[in-house]
Amino acid sequence: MDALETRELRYFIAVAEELHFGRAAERLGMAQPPLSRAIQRLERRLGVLLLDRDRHGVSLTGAGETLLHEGRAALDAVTAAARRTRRTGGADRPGGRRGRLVLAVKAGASHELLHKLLDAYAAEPGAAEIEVLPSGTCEQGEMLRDGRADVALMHKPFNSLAGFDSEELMTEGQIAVLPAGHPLAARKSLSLADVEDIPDLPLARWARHGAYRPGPGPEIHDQTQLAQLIALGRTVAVFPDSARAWLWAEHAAVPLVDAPPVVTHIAWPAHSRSVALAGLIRTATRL
Amino acid sequence: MDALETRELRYFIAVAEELHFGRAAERLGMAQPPLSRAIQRLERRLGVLLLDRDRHGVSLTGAGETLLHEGRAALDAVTAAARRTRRTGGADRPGGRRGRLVLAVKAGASHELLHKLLDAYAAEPGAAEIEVLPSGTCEQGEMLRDGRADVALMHKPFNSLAGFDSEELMTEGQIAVLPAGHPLAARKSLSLADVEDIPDLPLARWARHGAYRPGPGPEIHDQTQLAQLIALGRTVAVFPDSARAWLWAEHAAVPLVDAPPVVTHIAWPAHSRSVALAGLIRTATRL
DNA sequence: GCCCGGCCATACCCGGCGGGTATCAGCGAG
DNA sequence: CTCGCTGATACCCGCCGGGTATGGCCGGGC
Repeated sequence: MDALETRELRYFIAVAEELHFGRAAERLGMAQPPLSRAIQRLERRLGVLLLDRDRHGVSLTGAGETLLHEGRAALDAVTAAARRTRRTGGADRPGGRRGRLVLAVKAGASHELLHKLLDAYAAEPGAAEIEVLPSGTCEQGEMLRDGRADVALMHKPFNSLAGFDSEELMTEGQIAVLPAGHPLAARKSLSLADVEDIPDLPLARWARHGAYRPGPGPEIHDQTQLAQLIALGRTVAVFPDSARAWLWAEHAAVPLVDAPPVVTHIAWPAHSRSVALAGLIRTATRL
Repeated sequence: MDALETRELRYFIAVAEELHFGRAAERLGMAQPPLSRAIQRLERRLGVLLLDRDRHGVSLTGAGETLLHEGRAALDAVTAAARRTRRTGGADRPGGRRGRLVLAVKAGASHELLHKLLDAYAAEPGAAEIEVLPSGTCEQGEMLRDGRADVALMHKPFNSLAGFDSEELMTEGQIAVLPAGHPLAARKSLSLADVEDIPDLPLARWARHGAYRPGPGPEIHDQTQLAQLIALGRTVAVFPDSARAWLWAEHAAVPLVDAPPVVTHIAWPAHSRSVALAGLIRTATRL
C-alpha cells in the first residue's frame, strides 16, 4: 500500500525540478519513456495527480508540491542513513576509529571557538576522532540533514536551527569592516543604516545558494576576495566580532550598535543517539 | 553509489528488530532465503557489515545500530511523504477541501484549549478543515514524523519536542487526584514526595509503548478506568490542572507545589511550508 | 558420541518489472 | 499545412526480486 521506493522519489523530484520529462531523464541518465511510465505508476499508486501536463508544458499540482518538499526531506533522510552507516562501519574495521564524527563549520568562520572546542574535546578520555568539514555559505543545515555531517557549528540568525537540537555556545556583536583610510573608520560606533548607504562604498553581497540578491555591491563568494576588495577601498562588509582575528592592516573595524547579535550554536539531528556526539556536546557546553 | 531502496530499509529493520531471519521474513510476508540475500546485497552495497551471524544467533554491529536508528527515521520520512501527498491530493478533487490538516492531540487531554483553538481558527477567513486525531499516550511525535498528523498539541515534559518547530501555548501546574474521603484530600497542598508513598494508595502506572514500568500501582491504559480506581479509593494519580474539568464528585484535587509545570505547545515538522498550517499556528499563538 | 533440529546460506528457477528503441499524438510556430 | 517539440504508447529484453529445495554449521538431548 505504501511502497514509494526511493528511486521513484528521485525520479519525481528530477521531473518536478526540471518541469520537463526530457531534461529530467537526461539528468537521471535514462531515456524519457521509462521516466514517464514511472511517474504515471507513482501517480497511480498514490491515487493522486502530481503533475499537470497540458499544452503549456508541465506544472506541479498541490499534491506535487507536497511530494516535492516532503520527498526531498525523505531522500535526505535516506542518504543520511546510508552515509552515517558507512561512516560507522569503518569503525569496526581494523585501524578504523570508533565513533568518528564529522563536524560542519562555516568555511572561514572564526577559528578561536573551534580550536578551543577541538582541544578541549581531544583532552577528554575516550574522545572520538573529529573530522572538520568546511561548508559553503550557510549550508551546514543541509549537511546535517543529508548525513554529510553529524554535528555542526551554526550561527543564528544566518542558519536556521529548525529541526535540530542545539545548545548555545557564544554570543557576539557585529562590526563593520571598512578600508582603513575611510572617514567612517574613525568613528567609535556605527549603525546599520550608516553602512547601508555609504557613498561610493556599497555593501558586499554574498552568494546564497549559488545566486546573488540584486544590488550595487560586488558579488563575493570567498572571504579572501572580500578582504582584498575592502582593503582596496571598493566595498564594506558586516561581520561578527570574531572576524577581527583575520583583519589586515588595511582594514578598520567599527562596532555596529544596532546589528542583531550573532549566536553560535552547536547543532545536531534531533534523533541522534551517539555517545561520541554526546561527549562533544558536553564538552562544548562546558567551554 | 547511494541507491538504498526503501524496501531494503524495511527488510533490514525487520531483521534488526527480530534478530532472526526466519521470523523477520515471516513478518515481511516472504521467504527467508531472498531476505538473507537482500541483506547481503545491502551490506555489500554499503561496504559494511551490519549483522554478526555467529553461533549465538544474529546481533547488530555498530553500523547496524546506526542503520537501524537512521533507517527508521528515513522510513518515517518516506511514509510521511506518501501520506501527506495523498492528503493534499484529495484537495484537488471535486468536493475535497483545500488544505485539510490533521491535528494530533493526546487522547483524553483537556478539551478546553482545544475547543478554543478550533473555534478561533474556524472563524478565520479561508480556514482549512481540521481533522482531530486522538493519539495514544505520548505518541504525537511519531504521528508527526510518519505523516499521520501535520501538527500536534504536545505537553512538556511528557512529549519531546526534539526535531519539531513549536510555539508555547499554555503553562499549568499539576494536581494530585485522590479519593474524596482520603485524609490527604483535606490538605491545601501536597508535595510529590507526599503522594509517592501514601500507605495503601500506590501511584497509578501508565502504559508507555505498550509496557509498564515495574511498581506496586495498578496498570492503567484508560482515563475512565483510572478515574474509577481513584473513586474506589484504590489509587492516586498526578494530572495537570486542567484535569479538574473531568473530576467526579468522588474525587478530590490537591495542588502539588513541587511538580514540574506542564507546558502545552503546538508543534509541527520543521520543514513544513503550508499556508493552512501557518494560519493555525498564528491563531494558536494569539489565543 | 551421535543424531536431530534450528538457522542461515547456497543453488537454481521463474515471472515481472525496469529500462531501451521506435513510433505516435497533440499542439504551437512559422 | 508542415515541422518541431514534447509527452505517451507499443513492444522487446535482460536482470533482479522472490520462491522452493537443499546444504552446512552448531548446539542440545539421549
